[in-house]
Amino acid sequence: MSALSLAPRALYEEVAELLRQRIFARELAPGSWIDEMRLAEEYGISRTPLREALKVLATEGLVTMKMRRGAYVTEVNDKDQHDVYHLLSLLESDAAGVVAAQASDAELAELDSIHQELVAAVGNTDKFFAINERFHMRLLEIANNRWRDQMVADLRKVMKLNRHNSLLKSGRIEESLREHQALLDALLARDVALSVARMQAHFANGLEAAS
Amino acid sequence: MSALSLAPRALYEEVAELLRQRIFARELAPGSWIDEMRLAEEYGISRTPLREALKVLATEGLVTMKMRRGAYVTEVNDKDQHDVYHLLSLLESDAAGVVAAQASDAELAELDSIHQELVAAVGNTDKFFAINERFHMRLLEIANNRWRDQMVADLRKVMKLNRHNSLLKSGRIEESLREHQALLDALLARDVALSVARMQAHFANGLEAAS
DNA sequence: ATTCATAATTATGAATTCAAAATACTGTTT
DNA sequence: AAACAGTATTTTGAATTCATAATTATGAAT
Repeated sequence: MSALSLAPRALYEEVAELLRQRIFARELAPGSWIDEMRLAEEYGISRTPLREALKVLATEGLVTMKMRRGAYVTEVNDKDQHDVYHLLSLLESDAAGVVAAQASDAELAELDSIHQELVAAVGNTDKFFAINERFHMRLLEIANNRWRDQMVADLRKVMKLNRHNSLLKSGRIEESLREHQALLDALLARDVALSVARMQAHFANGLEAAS
Repeated sequence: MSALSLAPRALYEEVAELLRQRIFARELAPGSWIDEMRLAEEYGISRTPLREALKVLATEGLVTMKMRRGAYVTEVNDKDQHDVYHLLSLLESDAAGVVAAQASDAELAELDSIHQELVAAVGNTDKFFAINERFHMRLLEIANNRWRDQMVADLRKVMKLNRHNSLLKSGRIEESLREHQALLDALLARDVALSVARMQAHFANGLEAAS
C-alpha cells in the first residue's frame, strides 16, 4: 500500500512551497530575477500555476512583482530585519501573556515537557534548534489565535530571507535555555506581565546576538 | 487631456481591489461561492487574472480556496473578530509607543494638527470617521515599519468582513475624542508606556462598543 | 570607439483551449 | 414518491496560444 497524501495540495501551493525552500536556501538570491520559463520547464509544469504561486509569495512578502518585468526575490535590508524582528517579539510576547492567562494546566504541563526535552538536547545543536522551534510553535498554538499564527509564520519566513537569520545563535544555547526556564517559571506561575516581559527579554537577547 | 494613472497597477491587483470592495459591501456574502466565470464576464476579462486575484485574497485571508471546488468568501466568526481586534490593538498600541519614543517634533505636531481637524469635525459623522482613519494611518506611518503597516492593513480588511465592523461606533464620538486627546497628550509628553496604555484603552473601549 | 536608431528577440500579461472532476439532470426502479 | 444509476452539463485546474512591452542585438553615423 502506497502512502498517499490525505490532503493533496493544489499545484500552485506545492510550487509556492518549493520556491520558498529555494529562496530560503538562497538558491534564489535576494534581489535576483525569477525566470518563469526556466522554472516552469524545470518543474515540468506550465507558467500558469507558477505565476499563481509567485503572486502568493508576493502577498507574503517573499517576492516583489515589478510591473511588466516579472518577479524578484525580495531584498531585506537591516532595517527590515530589525522591524520584522520587533514584530515577532511583540506578537510572541503577547502570546506568552495569553498563555499565562488562559492555558489549561495540561497545556502548561505540555510546554514544561517540551522544555525538558530541550534541556536533554543540549549538546545536540540541530535537535536543540528543532525542539526550540517546537516550543515556540506550541506556545503560539495554545495562545489560540489563528491570525497571529499566520502573521508569525509569514514574519518568520521573511526573517529567513536574511543571511543572519537564526532566531537562536548556536553560541547562545546555554543562555537561551536559562531564558526559556525563566519564561516557563512565569507561565507556570500564571504571571501574565512577567511572562510577557521574559519573552521580550528572550527576543531582545536573541537580536543582540544576531546583529 | 485625460487623467491617466501614474502607477498603472497590474490587472490582477485591480481586480483584487474590486473584489475586496464587493466583499466588504457584502455583495459577496461570507460563506458564499465566488463564480469565476460570471465575474470574469462581468469585468470583461479572462479567468486568468481573476484567479490570480483570488489567490491573493486567499493569502490575505479574505477568501478560502477549496480544492477542486473553487473560492469562497471567508466566514469570520465572533472569535475571529475578537482575535483580529486583539492583534490590531497590540500592533497599533506598539506603534503609539514607537511614535512617542522616536517621532520628530514636526511629526507630533502633525498628529496634533490632525487631531484639531477631528475636534472641528464633531457633528459631521462621515468626516469625523475619515479624519479618525487618517490619524491612525499617519501614526502608523510615523512609526515607520512597513511590515506592521501591511499587517494592520490586512487585519483591518478582515475586520470589515464582519457586520459589526466599525472600529468606531457613531455613538462613541465624544468618548473617542477624549481618548484621542489623552493619547495625544501622552505622545506629546513622549511618555512611551502611557502612550501604549492609552492606545490600548482606546481600542478596549472600541471593542466594548462594538460587541 | 561610442552613441544612437532600428530591427530581432525574449518575456510578460492575459485570453483561449482542453482534460478531468464535481455537480445537476434524467429516467428508471422500487 | 423516494432512491438510485447513468448521462449530460458545468466548473475547475492547468496547458497553450497570442499580443504587446521590454530587452538585446545589429548596424549606421559621428
